[in-house]
Amino acid sequence: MVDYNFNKIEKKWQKSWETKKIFEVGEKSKKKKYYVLDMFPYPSGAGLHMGHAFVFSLGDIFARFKRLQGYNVLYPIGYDSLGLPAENAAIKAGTHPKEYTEKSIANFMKQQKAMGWSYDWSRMVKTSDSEFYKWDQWIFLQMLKRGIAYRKKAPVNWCSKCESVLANEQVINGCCWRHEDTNVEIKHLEQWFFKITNYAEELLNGLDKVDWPENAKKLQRNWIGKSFGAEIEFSINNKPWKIFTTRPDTIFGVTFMVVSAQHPKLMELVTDKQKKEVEKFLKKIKSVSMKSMKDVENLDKEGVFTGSYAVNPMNNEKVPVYAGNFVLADYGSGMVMAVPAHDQRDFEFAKKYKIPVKWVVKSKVAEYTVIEKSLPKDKIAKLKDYGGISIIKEDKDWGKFYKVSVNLNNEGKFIKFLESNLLKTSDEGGAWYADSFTTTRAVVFPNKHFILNNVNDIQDYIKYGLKLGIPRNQLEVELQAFIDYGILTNSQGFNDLESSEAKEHIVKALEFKKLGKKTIQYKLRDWLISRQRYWGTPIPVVYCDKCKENVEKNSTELSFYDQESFENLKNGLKTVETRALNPEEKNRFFGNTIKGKYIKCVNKVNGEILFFEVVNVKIFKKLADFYKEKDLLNKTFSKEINSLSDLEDCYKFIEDYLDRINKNGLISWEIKRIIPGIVLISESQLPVKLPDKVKFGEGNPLTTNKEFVNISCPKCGSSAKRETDTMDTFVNSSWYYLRYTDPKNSRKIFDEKKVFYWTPIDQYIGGPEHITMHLIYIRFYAKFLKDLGLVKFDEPALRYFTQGIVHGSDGDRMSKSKGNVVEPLDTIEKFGADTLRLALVSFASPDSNTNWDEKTVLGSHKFLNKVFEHFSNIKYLKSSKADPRIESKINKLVKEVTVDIENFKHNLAVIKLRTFFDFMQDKNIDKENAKKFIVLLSVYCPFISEELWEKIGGKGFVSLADWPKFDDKKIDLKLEKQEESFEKTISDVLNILRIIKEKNGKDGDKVYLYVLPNELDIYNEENLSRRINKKVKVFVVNDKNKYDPGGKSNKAKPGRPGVFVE
RNA sequence: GCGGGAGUGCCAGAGUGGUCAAAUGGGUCACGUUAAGGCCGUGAUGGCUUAGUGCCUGCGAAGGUUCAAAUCCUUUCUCCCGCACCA
Repeated sequence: MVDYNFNKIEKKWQKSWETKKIFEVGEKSKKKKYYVLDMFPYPSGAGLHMGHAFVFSLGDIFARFKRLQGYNVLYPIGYDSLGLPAENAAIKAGTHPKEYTEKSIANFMKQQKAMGWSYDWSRMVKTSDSEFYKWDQWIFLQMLKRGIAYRKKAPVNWCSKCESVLANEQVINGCCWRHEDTNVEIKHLEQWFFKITNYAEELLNGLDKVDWPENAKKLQRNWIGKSFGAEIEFSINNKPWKIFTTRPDTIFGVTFMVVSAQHPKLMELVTDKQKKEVEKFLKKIKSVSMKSMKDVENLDKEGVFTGSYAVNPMNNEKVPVYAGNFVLADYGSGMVMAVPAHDQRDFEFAKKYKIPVKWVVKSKVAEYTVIEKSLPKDKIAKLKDYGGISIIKEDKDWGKFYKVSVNLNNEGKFIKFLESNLLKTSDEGGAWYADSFTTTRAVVFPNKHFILNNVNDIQDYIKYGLKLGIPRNQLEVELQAFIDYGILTNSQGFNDLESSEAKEHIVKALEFKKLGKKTIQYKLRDWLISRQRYWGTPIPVVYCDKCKENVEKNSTELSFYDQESFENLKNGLKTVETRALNPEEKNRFFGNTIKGKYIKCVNKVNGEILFFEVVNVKIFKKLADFYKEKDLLNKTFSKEINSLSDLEDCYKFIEDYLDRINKNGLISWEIKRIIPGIVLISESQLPVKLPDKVKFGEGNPLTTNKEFVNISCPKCGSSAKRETDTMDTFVNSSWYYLRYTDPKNSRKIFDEKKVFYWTPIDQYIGGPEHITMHLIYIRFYAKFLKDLGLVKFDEPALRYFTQGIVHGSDGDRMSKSKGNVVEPLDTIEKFGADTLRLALVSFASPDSNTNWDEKTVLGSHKFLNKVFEHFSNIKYLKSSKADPRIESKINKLVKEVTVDIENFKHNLAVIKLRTFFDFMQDKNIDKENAKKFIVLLSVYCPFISEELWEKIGGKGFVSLADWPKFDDKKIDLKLEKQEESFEKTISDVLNILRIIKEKNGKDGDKVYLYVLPNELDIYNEENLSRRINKKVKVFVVNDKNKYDPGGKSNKAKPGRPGVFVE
């Protein structure tokens, strides 16, 4: 027996690949590029876990596959080495995060190499490397200049003992993770945000262009959460207040308003009389928000009357305004119109505070619950004449409870039917309960006639039901809001319209009154990137009080009454304003500001203030000069004004304006959004490095480091303080794939040519947990960088594959506390990396969750043992030409395996490889075809394949060989069929032998086969004898000299020979 | 509550209209090999039946569409995952 020394083999090839650098790639290849990317790991001290082993193996298999197919494959790796866990682990271990991280990375690399993953190691990046995060800072500055990065107040978790902000996962049961007795407070602090919502629509549309799993796309769409609705103005104390609703069709049902308790302008609504009440309420809420998340989830809808009334723009009704804890301050406008009849939350609120409920949408069907006992038996069947019927439940006293959905047209008839057929068991007569106002649901009681129209009726209903002995849980008494679409009622001129139609009409009516408009809302929020932590990318800005003073003193104030222009400025859509040099036109936007001065833009509508710095002011005598300078001459523009260039182009269409320019020339401002007092570190000063010497345990280690914090302002030179927040680590992973294309560039973020050549990612592989976070961010970054002109693609990852999770053998997530963790390294030591790789893809389809199974590992190992042994003793056929069966099989194998790998169906591909190997073992094949098998195997088990490749005399490395081609013509289905017949015959014979033995207690000795003349070549005596392990003699049926004492030759059918055993 | 996904033989897990009693691996059993065990090899593994056959039951449950359903539709139950008061 030959010893499969996987240990020696794997070390040998690992070294060989590394010294020959066979996986390093460049841009100067004639091959087509292909970019395969694994999500880079966070290097934890624990080393690789099974999930890593799995997902990276999937990536490696795909990269190897594409490489063999002849692509120039970029398959890089790096480390997402900044982050909270490293900091925490380091604190725990008493080391510096840097040291901890470096150690972890070294450990990772060793293990990754042992797994045989074919990375181009020359392109490795680490996000903790200042040469990497330098470019994070650079992008940040670009975002800041364009208004994509901004600051605003946001609630954070604050531990007073740590004097630090905590991440959500550091809050345990409402307390600090390190101070279990300290309640975490919610503080509102100034935080940095990225304006990802600017790209909401693009992010949504881009999903149509990518080849991702449908569920991943759905998840993202849901996350972005686009909804159409209306913005409606309610007048409160003669001031307009906008609200957003998706149900304008229910506007006639508004009976109160609720403003978020966190609304910044809440107090404006509170009357003096109610002030105390409201303040009391706010205090109460605050204490609740400090409890655990679970309590918040089960929070009751609570509120307090503000004392103000709002006027409904449709019917001019006055409704009270409440402050409530269930309204989100940062979604929509922080205030809702409450329609208790048609919204469950509003309904509960109304019930609690006894606010009237007004029903304005009728269901299209009425639902009745009919109790079997209440109707004569023969009438029950009749129920279905009135609509759909189904059984809800069965009760031993009351019989079945039927749900009857009655079409509204039929309702009258149905009620008559009920009335005339109810059992009359008492003087009160038969009974039925018609519906509540909401669900039009009814229960038919045996003895009483019941119609419920309001909340009070319910009490009677329950009492009666209980009196009858119906268990309380079977009394469907809880009134609920009717939230479905239906037919409008109680809605003045809009009655009898269908909800969706009514929506349109009502919005139009509001638009006509200028009190509302159709709008779009997104659930997506801006991305909070501030982390009050050490081990992250420092945010490259400085706070300078002097500069702040300077800006405020030297700025020209401009007032905006036009919301849209203001929003455009705010969103950074417009960075240049031009205007003709016309003295009549005063201060249209920027006025007579000059370079180095500042503009303070005040939104008179909502009081918001923005600051801009004038970067450049130029005067052009002719419009043509301006175009030339801006390089706009040969551009074509859309007429929609979305950007600066559109705006400039737009002026061409205004003849009058053009005329004025021709007379007077044109002035152009280049402006930059600034936040007073915030000074950018200049690009040449990057990176802002993390200081090495820091103290942990006393708040943010950066804040306590005086050398880091204190700095002279880069702009004015006076003493200033650095920003001590660091960036969320998702920032690093949002563009790392671009850096791989040019990882060592110190001049630029990356070389355009290199990026254009390699990107976008052709195949991205990662876990399902990243769909809503990382994969949104990476797409957002791509879109921003495209706007900068740094990349050319819309979507960073064309194809995405989500792998499943490898669970422990007990089906639970692998975790130390459960003791079901299997370390990849242990398995490699015991069985080799090839075995582990093979086993990982054999468990199940890679996109479903799988359970670790030691048996599968053993099975895989057995297989590789067999393969190794077989190739050690193999005798090759000279050529396959003599046997078309081999040709047929190998071509079919190549064809199917290629498709399977392309679709990540590795479990199926492996089965096919194994089946083919069984065939190979049974029947020697020629060298060329054996080579093909090795190439196919090499994507899964590269080490053993290299060894076998060398043995068989293959050229170079199997890792760089050619993926075999297949020829459809050589796949011979007839041969396959014949083989099936052969197998079936063997099975038949064995079956007969078994039965004989069971019956007679002795074995048959000799087997005679009677085959049809044209099938003789299928049945080779030698092969048959070997498989059956008995002497087999084959006769043709019409052979006159055949030995056939049983007359079995008569039984021969096509594909199924006669059999005789003696 | 909303959204997504899944339920297949002893187990894991393929299969998404006929070629399906259902791939493959594991387990179990039998036989071979062996002094024996292991390894290895061969076969069996829903029920009944039979010298290689035939029939029945069957892919969570109940209905339905179809000449034909594990596969399509409806209802329902169970489990897993994600999001959580999104107006």
